[in-house]
Amino acid sequence: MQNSLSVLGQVKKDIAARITRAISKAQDRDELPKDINVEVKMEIPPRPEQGDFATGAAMALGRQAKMDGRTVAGIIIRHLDIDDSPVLRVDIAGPGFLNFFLDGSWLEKAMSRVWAEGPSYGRTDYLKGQKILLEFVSANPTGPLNVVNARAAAVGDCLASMLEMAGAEVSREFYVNDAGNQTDILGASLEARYRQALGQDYPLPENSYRGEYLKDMAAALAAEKGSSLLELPDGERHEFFKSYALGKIIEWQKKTLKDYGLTFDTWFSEKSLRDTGAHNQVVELLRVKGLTYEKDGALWFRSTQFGDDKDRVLVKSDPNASATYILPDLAYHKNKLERGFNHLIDILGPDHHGYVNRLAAGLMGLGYPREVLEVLIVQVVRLVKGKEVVKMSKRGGEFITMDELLEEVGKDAARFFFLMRSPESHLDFDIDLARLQSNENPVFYVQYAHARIASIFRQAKDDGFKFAMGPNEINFSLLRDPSELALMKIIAAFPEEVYEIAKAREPNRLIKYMMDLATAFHAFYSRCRVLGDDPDLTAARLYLAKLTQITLANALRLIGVSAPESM
RNA sequence: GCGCCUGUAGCUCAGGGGAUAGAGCACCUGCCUUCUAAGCAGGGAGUCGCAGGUUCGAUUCCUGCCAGGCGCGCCA
Repeated sequence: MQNSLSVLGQVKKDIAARITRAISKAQDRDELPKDINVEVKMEIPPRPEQGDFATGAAMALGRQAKMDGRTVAGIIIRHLDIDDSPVLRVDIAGPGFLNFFLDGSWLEKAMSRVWAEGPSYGRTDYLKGQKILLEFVSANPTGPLNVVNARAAAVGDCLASMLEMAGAEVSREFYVNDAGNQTDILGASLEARYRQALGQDYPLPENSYRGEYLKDMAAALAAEKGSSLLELPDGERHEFFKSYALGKIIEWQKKTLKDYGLTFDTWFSEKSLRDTGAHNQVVELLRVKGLTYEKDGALWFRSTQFGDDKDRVLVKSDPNASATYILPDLAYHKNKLERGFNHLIDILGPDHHGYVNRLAAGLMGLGYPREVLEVLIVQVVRLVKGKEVVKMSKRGGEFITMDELLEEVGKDAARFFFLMRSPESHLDFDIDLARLQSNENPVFYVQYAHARIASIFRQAKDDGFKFAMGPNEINFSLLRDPSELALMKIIAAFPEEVYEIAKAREPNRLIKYMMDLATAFHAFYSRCRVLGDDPDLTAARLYLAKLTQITLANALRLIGVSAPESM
């Protein structure tokens, strides 16, 4: 990549720098107070008559200087140097906005960049040097994935892709809780089901997993092995059922995620970490620092020293002196950092928000700065069919698993719907709307724009259009319809959008961007016939259609939704 | 009781110290002899939960209150 900044980013930066210089000049001449300053932020105004770019910097200065925003704006303009820039005109508008009107040169440059970069258009270097480990889903390997897992999967995968596009190095990781007493219960549950399958009257253990999937698994096992497993010694038998169930369920979860188009770089086993004694090292490190104490037969961590609301038990008072959940998890996060990642992002469910301070306290206790750990909480999902709420009871075969959701609405609609809402807001997922194969379903609006463009190119081929495309072949100035200009501006904003959205951790804004892009294309399509009598105009418009398609495809790839050639 | 999330159009939700508060769906009116009408153009629809405060300016920030959801283990 030649440039780390997008064309639009360069233009914004250039204008902002000119404004900053104008402010300094005004301060030198005592037209503005010297003790005020502002970071000039260029934005794209909501209406075209408000220019190509705008800034509220004059108003911000006015506030500090206790001056009228419009007056400050006037002073800035007087000192503004716009030589050798694409700026044609600057207006003062409203309470003191500076509205910039530019010539088309920057747009032409931005468009040729899209053409040149193709599938990697949108890539920037803004986050270069960040090595991020993004941990998400991390569902317990004790049952099928559910709809909140599906939401976290959509958010995490999209965020990871966007961070990568903005220049960060990202690893997607799934933490497998394949140790601890939940897994013992899982094994015992399977054994009970196995015995039942063999005709024994055998009770399920306490707090057992009661899902049908264990019955099926047990039946298969009974058919394959008969009663031979019962002859194993106790320890060996328990271990068998446990690891068998874990293996099957993890395999199942991987399959579900694969159907969702998501592959993790690493499935990190808690057991493997425990086997190395890593959690004992954590205890030792904390003990040496005097951050632990014994009470009621248990070992406690002084997490309150690091902002937690109470101290936490690390080692229980039970006869085995077993570890609480936090201990291996701390060892795990320490391990992440030791693998060279300089930033950790965990996407957790709403039931874990009380856990965040504890974990952060632990990492601080181990000597890491608080900022290395960032936790995003993905909120609950409520499934709705039209007006009715779908009960999420684990029993009774209700529609609850991620597999069932995918079967019902498909991967594209599922991912799109999960990303439409901000991750921290409670989501009503309307299954009826998501499965509708019609214009009522918003996912098609975006896909349709992509398919329409593909259709134009098929038609062009059929008609035997001889055209040369590419920035050097076309007459860019022919693209001057308001709908064409609006479309190009949105395309030009893509790399900045990706970076801004990734930085804000708000993948839902990418959906909005895509809707805006599709809207701009559909408007262009209606107003401007692409395949017309004028070969130059046709070539120019085909070029624009191709750039739109590239941008749409790249955005769809970021959210993991397919970009159909026809619909 | 404490903590987190949420309260914006009929519904589901964006937005965010400033320029006429947006989208999708639903509703109404136009638009297919030409590249896919899963589309376009236009219209109706909102005291931005309530009350105070900060500000030249608050729907946005602060405080209190009301309502809904979720969580508060030597579970994971």
